[in-house]
Amino acid sequence: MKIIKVKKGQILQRNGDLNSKVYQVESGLLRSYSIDSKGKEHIYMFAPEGWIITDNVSSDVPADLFIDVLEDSVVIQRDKDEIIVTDTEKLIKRIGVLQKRIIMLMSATAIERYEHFISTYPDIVQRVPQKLIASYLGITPEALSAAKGSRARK
Amino acid sequence: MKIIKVKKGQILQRNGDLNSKVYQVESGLLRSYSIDSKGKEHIYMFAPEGWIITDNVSSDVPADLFIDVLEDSVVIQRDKDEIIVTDTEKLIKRIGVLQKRIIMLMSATAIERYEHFISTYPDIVQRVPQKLIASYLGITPEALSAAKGSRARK
DNA sequence: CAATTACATTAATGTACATTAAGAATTTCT
DNA sequence: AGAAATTCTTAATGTACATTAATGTAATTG
Repeated sequence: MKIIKVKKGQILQRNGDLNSKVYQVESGLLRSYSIDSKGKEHIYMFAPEGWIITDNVSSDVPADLFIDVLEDSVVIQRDKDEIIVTDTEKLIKRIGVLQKRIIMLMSATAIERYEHFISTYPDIVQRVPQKLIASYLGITPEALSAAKGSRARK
Repeated sequence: MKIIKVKKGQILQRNGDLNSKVYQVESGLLRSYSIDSKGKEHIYMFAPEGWIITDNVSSDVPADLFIDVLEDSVVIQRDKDEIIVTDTEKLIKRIGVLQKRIIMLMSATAIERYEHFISTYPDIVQRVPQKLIASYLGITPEALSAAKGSRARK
């Protein structure tokens, strides 16, 4: 267990690393994302204060995700094996969030995804550039800009 | 706790129901799915023997998902509150699976998703019609048929 | 086992979003 | 504050997949 201060832009974990760490955000903002075969980034999650972020593949397998720092942050870094999860309640909640996200990705349009996002994470919207939100929603920044435009126009 | 025999086509849970149940599949095959605003089905998961299937929204909220029966099955039905999850390991694994699925939905083409599916769930492919696999992958049956065609042709 | 119903394939047309590119606005840095 | 870099917007063009529809094939059921 180690408390570390990290700076915006710093990369805590790279795709392919042995991923043995779990990060608990005390203050600031982290994100995890993947990079696909065409070099495009896809944000998997944002982690503001109070959140836990890690790569949920088993710890003996190379990481799928990158984890980096969006705002100067203080995080508690722990080894996966030194963690005993007591709060299964929280895990089940997270599964619920992922379930919603999957349904969303399969059925919702660009605008619908955006509206759902701002109502679910209003604070994040203020804190990160729009193109990162687009990346989380699974659309391009241009498409998001256009969607917002057509929404305002009515 | 109740052991029940269910027949193909039977619906165990509907969208909007108070969803207080968890189903453990002893034999057979269940699935969960949502229906979007345009009436389209989107399969969230398949649950063959040994799997647990439920709607992961909190039990005091109406269900997002339908759960129904794809093959005559024997399932153990439990109330959510009578369950104490001991195997957090399993929950974390499931989060890992959902993570992969989300990345997949955001970055992979129709064929890539299909290939990933058949290598991950080779048995399911044999047991359900292709249109259900398409629904799980987030594409139409027509698109899947076309993707398979162009793949074979090289 | 004939009749019905469900499923798969193919092809034509449509559409939401991607891509590319360029200029405007905002933020960051020295 | 001013320069540089990043981000946002707009518009033209492209593309993967959706939709619709028709035909063929396999699976169910009476």
